[in-house]
Amino acid sequence: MDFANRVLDIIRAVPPGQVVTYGQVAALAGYPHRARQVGQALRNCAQDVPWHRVLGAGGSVRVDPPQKQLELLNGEGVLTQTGRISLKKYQWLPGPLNFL
DNA sequence: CCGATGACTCACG
DNA sequence: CCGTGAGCCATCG
Repeated sequence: MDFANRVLDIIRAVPPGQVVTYGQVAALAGYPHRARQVGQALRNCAQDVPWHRVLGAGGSVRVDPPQKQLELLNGEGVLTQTGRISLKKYQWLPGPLNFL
């Protein structure tokens, strides 16, 4: 399993109404320095991966234009006030039993 | 091999 | 809050 696929699997595990950051996903995949590669993996992701739940550090949307992603998030109950999203409220904290 | 690029991040002014 | 610059690293021409 290469880095890209591990990233996609992790993102597939993010529940609706919650979000993760590029850096966080990279770290969970085992490569803390590869937030950029997470972005690249999402560039050609399959349709079953909830790419909209992935945000930049601090809860910012890095996709341009951002409106599509913001809509999807809103549809899941993630409020997007001032273009920023509160990681405090919505960031996904992986439980101990997720991956082995 | 080299240089440019980019859905990143952090530190500084 | 915004711009800059520096690390970072796979991918592409």
